[in-house]
Amino acid sequence: MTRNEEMLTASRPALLGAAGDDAAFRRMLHDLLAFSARLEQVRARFAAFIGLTPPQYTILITIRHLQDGEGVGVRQVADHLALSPAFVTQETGRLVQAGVVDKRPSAEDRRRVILTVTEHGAELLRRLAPVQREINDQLFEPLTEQSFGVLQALAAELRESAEQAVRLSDYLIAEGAGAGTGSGQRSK
Amino acid sequence: MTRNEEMLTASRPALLGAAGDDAAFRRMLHDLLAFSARLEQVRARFAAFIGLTPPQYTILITIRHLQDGEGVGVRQVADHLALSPAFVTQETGRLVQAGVVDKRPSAEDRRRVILTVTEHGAELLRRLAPVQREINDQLFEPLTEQSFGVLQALAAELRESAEQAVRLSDYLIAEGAGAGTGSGQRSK
DNA sequence: GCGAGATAGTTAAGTTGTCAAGCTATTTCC
DNA sequence: GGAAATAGCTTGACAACTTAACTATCTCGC
Repeated sequence: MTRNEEMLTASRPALLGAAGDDAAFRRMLHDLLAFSARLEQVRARFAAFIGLTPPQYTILITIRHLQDGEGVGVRQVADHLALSPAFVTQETGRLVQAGVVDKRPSAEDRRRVILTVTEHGAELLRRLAPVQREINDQLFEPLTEQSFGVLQALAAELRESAEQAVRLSDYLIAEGAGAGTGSGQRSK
Repeated sequence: MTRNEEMLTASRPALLGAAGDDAAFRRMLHDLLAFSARLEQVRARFAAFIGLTPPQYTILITIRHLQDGEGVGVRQVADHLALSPAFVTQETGRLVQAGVVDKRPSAEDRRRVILTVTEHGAELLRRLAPVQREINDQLFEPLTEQSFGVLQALAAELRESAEQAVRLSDYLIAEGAGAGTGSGQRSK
């Protein structure tokens, strides 16, 4: 196996195998990809259960997650989910229509809007809980107390490093730079 | 804190906190959600770099991942990514057009089709590697050799348990069962 | 204290991702 | 040898999501 260093998709030693290869790393990426696709499927089922579309459900639980005490704004929700503010506006509109979210202008900053989950929204999520419990148990069935601890801490860290990574990729892969079929590259 | 057991979204002890609460578990779910949204953003940048759309890129690397020795079929790719075969057919068609994937009928089973990455496709991915390396290092910056080991093994297991979980959710959330807005809603 | 930018959100119009349904060709297996 | 299962393809139709252009408010440097 003439392993070519130039082809590695990661270089940190912690991510490479004994032979300096990235096979395990790649496999992990594909596993994570498949896993998150399944998570999304499950979320779609949850959404259906309470009569929402998948993005609506995702936005609803995000609002609840971020609303601590005071409410949360459109932009914060959009950032957290990596969605455009326009889309979040549109979908929260529907959530308000459905009576599961309340939207009111902020008192201090009148450009802003405060999103909170209504009692009705909370009630729907409460009804979902029993089903969720059963499915989540299955979803994370391989986790032990130990590995849950690791994963739980890691998830928080990875969220942040991934945010950085997106910024880095925007910098490295600027509009037009690329290895496209033939044409030369230009930086912005 | 009158923690109500009925509202928990997980019940396995390994997933609950000292107080029997699911706060950490929920936080983890939101972190994973945000993380995978960022992963998707990064994939979109990778795709752009080699002149493909995000789903095309994802399908391309999945074909490469699964093609070991012999090629891989449409259905296997669809299953791995939780996409419909119809969509995979359509997008692989475009990948063939773009010259990055080869599609030929299987010799043994003439219903089937064998997908492989062409030399040109491999070359594009090779050109992407240096960028990928830098971004992946940032993406997984918090990982140590230890935690990489844990995560790597976990990802493989979670992929399977999640597959089970999707089946379970299909069973539990059958067409029409639900906590919709009051009325028992009939779907078409 | 005042105009130039930045920031929050909305609206409308468009693009892209994705699927369901219906079809053909093959294989399986009773 | 035929019914049922399986692999893939085609077409239409939506749902998900974005970009661009706009309004309203806020923040500062000067």
